Amino acid sequence: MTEDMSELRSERASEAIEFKTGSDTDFVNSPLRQRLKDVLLRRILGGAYKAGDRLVELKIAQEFGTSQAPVREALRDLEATGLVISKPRRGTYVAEVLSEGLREIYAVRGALEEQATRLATVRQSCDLAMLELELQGMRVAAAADDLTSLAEHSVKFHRAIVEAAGNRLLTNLWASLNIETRTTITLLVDGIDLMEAANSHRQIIDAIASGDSERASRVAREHQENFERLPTPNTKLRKDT
Amino acid sequence: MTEDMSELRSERASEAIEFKTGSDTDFVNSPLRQRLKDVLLRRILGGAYKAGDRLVELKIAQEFGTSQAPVREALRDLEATGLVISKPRRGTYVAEVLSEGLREIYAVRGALEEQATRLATVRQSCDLAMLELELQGMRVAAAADDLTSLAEHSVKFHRAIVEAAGNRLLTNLWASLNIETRTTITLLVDGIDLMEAANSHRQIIDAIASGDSERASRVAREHQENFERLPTPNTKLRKDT
DNA sequence: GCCATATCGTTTATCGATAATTGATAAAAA
DNA sequence: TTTTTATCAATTATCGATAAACGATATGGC
Repeated sequence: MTEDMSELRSERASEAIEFKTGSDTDFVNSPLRQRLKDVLLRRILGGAYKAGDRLVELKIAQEFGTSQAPVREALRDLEATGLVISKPRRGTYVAEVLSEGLREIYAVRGALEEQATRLATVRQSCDLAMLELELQGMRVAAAADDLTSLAEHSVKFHRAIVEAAGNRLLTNLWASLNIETRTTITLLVDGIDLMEAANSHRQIIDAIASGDSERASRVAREHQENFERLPTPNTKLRKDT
Repeated sequence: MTEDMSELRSERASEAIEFKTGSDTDFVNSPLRQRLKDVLLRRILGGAYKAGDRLVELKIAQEFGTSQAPVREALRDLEATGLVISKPRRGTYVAEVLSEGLREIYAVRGALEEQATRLATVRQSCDLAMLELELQGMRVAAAADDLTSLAEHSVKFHRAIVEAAGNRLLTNLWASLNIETRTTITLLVDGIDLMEAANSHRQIIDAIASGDSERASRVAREHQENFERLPTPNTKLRKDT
């Protein structure tokens, strides 16, 4: 048990960066659980943890120098998003269906955003100017080949719509999918046309502006379905393993 | 701190029933967290905890004779469903928007089940015979005025469709909404015609059977929207308090 | 040799205690 | 009197340790 310490400790140094690099949210709140979740999320999506890998709570806790409790809570959060599966007394594993699971999210996003768009369109509560602004941001980012920026603007775009629906539960659930982190990963897929991806948001704006809630909601869903057909990002990421 | 013990202990006795009465799921898994969540859920939905009430972890832990940890996890689960809100270091409160929140769920269920129905219809993966069976069960229950049974069959009905979609994430999310517990509450509303509620599922079966995924998904969503318009069950429950 | 059973190690689930943070209160200064 | 600051109490977030459960392994009977 003690012989692992050197290895783990050396790894801790490299993880420190990963640990400090807060994605975007305020880091005043629930630091440990939140940050742990973020790191684990990146590792899973990034392929550092392979499908089927077991995640032992105490081991992770030791690695980050924390206690078991926050790790446990982080894992539980991840379980809700389907990225890990934990059987009652048998431990937590990275979902076997990972590549499948990564694709599954688009159907769920589609469902939530379809409804959100419908509600927001009916209520006319969307800040179209802001959406336009984010679209511009996406275009600029796409032109500059800046994945991170593109992802950020995209997330803001979609979040704005979801929030405009005025349904907290819907917003909560959407947020729990960790769209922020996943979006970046999605864009890493080879062969994706960034500018096209950015521009595809135009249709959504137009549909919402038209006031036709059924059309708008359909467009929003189909927007997600487009990504569903792309190859799994994970596969591509593994190339350097 | 010790002077509360007598009161708490006496209350524990009455809660023991509530604590043992497992709704329907297997109780082999994660007993404490699960059961605590269930009890708290019932209290919130049943009105024992009022909107804005503060839920102090240690107090609840003492009440049930457990430690803080499982309570914490239960509360966190509830937070995901929007029934409680917890600010970082300030504690957990029953959502102020409770009556609002209770209604919000229908839009979310609508979103998820709309998509699930669409997918299941396209895949033709629905066990229509089972749906028919559950519908019969609902009719029998409605005739006998058996809320619990009606709720159980209804949940099985909808769950079957959601699972038929073959998207685990979707299923997970749907399950996290605690439909099981909430459905019973919904039916407690005065003035709801149980037989009509049961029969309304017929349309869903028919739509799925028709193979028209767009129609089916729309019917599924509208099915939820119907309940959205009903008065808040919470109000009615208070009558025997 | 094969199957049933007991023991063992590993890991989770839970516990009890501590540290740290927040809001409120009270005291002091202007 | 008002404002500022220091202290307090209450509660969460975290910790370290223990207990219980599960799978695997070893042991004994057949």
